[in-house]
Amino acid sequence: MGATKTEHFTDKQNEIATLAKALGHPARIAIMEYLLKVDTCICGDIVNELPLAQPTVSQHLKELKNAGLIKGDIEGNSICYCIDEKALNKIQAYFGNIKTKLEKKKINCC
Amino acid sequence: MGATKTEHFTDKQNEIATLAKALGHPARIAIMEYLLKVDTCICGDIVNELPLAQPTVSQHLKELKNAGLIKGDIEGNSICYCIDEKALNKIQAYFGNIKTKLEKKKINCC
DNA sequence: ACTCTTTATCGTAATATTGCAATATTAAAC
DNA sequence: GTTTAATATTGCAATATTACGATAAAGAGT
Repeated sequence: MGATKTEHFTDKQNEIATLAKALGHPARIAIMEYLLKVDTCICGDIVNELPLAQPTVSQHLKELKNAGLIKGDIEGNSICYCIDEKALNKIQAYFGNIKTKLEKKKINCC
Repeated sequence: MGATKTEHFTDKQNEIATLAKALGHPARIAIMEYLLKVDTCICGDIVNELPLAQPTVSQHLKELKNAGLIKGDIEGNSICYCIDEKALNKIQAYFGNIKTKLEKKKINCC
């Protein structure tokens, strides 16, 4: 026990959960926000932006990359990270859809 | 070590991360989708809808409730759960905002 | 080749999450 | 009051996450 039983859920449910999980840490939210803030994608100073040690930041970046939320291109001896719009569009569409569904059902018992 | 360093991040970042984390499990996504699917809030059969034991489902419900994503009203000897629109609006607004920001910056280096 | 800079990986300790059996709680139904 | 049904809590084992020091890898500049 202890491991998530992903096989019992639909692919879509697992996909959204994976994306949400990747964003379920303030450091990773901060990384996303920083990537959004800087105008160019030529980054390389994400480590200095966060109150965490370099290996920790590197690990968070890896997780965001694994979830498909960011892309990283090697640019000389540094790496150019930027947000992958596709993944963000998925999340946005998912919650947008939920919101409209919620608005349609006007039953408010609680 | 091992514990998340929430104190180093902004309240907003922690808030979004908490909501995302709560949704970062397929069972909890499935619960949200089920609550969305049923027309009335009078639930009480969430356990039967999921491929998990009753204590496990109860725990997931508790986490969703702690995050503010669902509300639970005692209704006789069963409990009436439903989605808390406020929390969902927060997430939706957050990702909606990110999406529009992404669309504005047309620089695509990766 | 050597050094510097940047990023990744390894190893490991602390903590958190996941899942469930057993048990407790609570309120309706009898 | 006893039983029944629904949900919560406790306790525990398995696994995952978080964080970082130490170290490795790889390109840039000298």
